[in-house]
Amino acid sequence: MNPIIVWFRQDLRLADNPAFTHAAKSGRPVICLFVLDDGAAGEWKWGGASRWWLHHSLTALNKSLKGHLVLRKGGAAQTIKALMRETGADQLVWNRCYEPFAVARDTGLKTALGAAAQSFNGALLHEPWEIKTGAGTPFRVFTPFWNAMLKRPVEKPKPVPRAPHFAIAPSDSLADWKLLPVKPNWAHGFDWTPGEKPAQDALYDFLDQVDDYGRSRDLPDRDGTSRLSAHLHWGEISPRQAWHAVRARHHSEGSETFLKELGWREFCAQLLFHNPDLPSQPLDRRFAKFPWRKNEKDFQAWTKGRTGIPIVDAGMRQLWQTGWMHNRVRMIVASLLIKHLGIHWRQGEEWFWDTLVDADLASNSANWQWVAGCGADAAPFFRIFNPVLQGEKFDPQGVYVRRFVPELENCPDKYIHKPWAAPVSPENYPEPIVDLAAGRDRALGIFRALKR
DNA sequence: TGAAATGTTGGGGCG
DNA sequence: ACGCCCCAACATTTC
Repeated sequence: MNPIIVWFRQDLRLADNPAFTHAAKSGRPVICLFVLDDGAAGEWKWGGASRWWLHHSLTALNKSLKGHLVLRKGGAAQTIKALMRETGADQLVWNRCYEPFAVARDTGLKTALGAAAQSFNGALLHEPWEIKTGAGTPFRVFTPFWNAMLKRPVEKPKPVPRAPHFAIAPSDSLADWKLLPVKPNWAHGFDWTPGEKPAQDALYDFLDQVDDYGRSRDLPDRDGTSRLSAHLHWGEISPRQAWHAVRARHHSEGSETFLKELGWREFCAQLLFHNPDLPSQPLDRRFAKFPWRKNEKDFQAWTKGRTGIPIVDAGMRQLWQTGWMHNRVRMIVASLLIKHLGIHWRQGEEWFWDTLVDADLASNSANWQWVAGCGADAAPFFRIFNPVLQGEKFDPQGVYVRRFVPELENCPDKYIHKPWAAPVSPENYPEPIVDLAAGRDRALGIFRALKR
């Protein structure tokens, strides 16, 4: 029998993997393939932190496959066709991705291969085209989307299939792909363990505290969030697995809030699917003429965590050091960049794309637009976070700030979120690069002028 | 998944 | 006892 190829992409797991299960049950020899296809994504090829994660996740997947993962680099279509000729494989399966460039590439491949190619849903609870308004159009407001989504059953996850017979094919060496940073190794502080097993562990650790999620997810010094984002992005765990694991044992306010976050993930995915230019163009076209302020110095201070505003600097340093930032703090740093500094949300979006291990095109662009006020169901532009109040509310003792901004170690609690007001100003810590009241007024002024 | 400005209410001090 | 003022506490409006 001719071999069947499983083309792994953002589904780096064996459990609840419809494409892999299909191949394993076909009785054919199976070739497990991953293609590094940087050309297809254009400006959105994997960023640095994503590459770090990918390296380790592929290592873990290869181990689960007993060393049978085949790595190839190049344009996916040509690479796959060449592998089919080389091995005599005449079937190809994959789980769908929904980024515009992925859809275009995969549609082309399916047209070329006809019945030899088959795709499955491994990444979403529901297909982006399934959930529609009464008028048959995609939702642009979350709550009605969520209500419509709840009416549909979520498929049960599939178990790991019995191990297939693997066909042999030559593979690139992962080391040659140079996905890991060297000189400097800026990822030395990453405290993540990519892979399917660690993803499962993270889910079950989180389930023990999911009932508290509603309250503790907003406190950045705690591990109150699920920390599943990167595992979900790379498909080391499926949203179906998470959904049913929660639903099986929990019916609390916290568990429902968490499920709603999975709903936001779906909402973002369908927004990108139906609006291919979401990463670059404001959904609300009135924002196309917004007079963004270009200031490289301020932007650099923001990226480096040297704005002089403690909660913002703590967040940006957490991002750089660990490849991740707490969700509450993501909203605060984004609001400061867009509103107080007046810098285009796309600059923040690109920085996050490069530095987040969970960088996901749909979630990243939809949420930057949400903060900017130009997205779907977005926070109104005049909703401006005051980083001092946010810090005092969600990090009252300054535990989070002190963890990432050691210059403030000895700053009294009273001034930890506004050290400029302290009688003794802390050493080596910058003065704020923006006056918060003036920045807010400036943003509101521009917004008012634009509305007229 | 805001913050600040403005408005309203009611208790207490005090002449 | 009464009116007046102050101001905290809460509610509403505005951005």
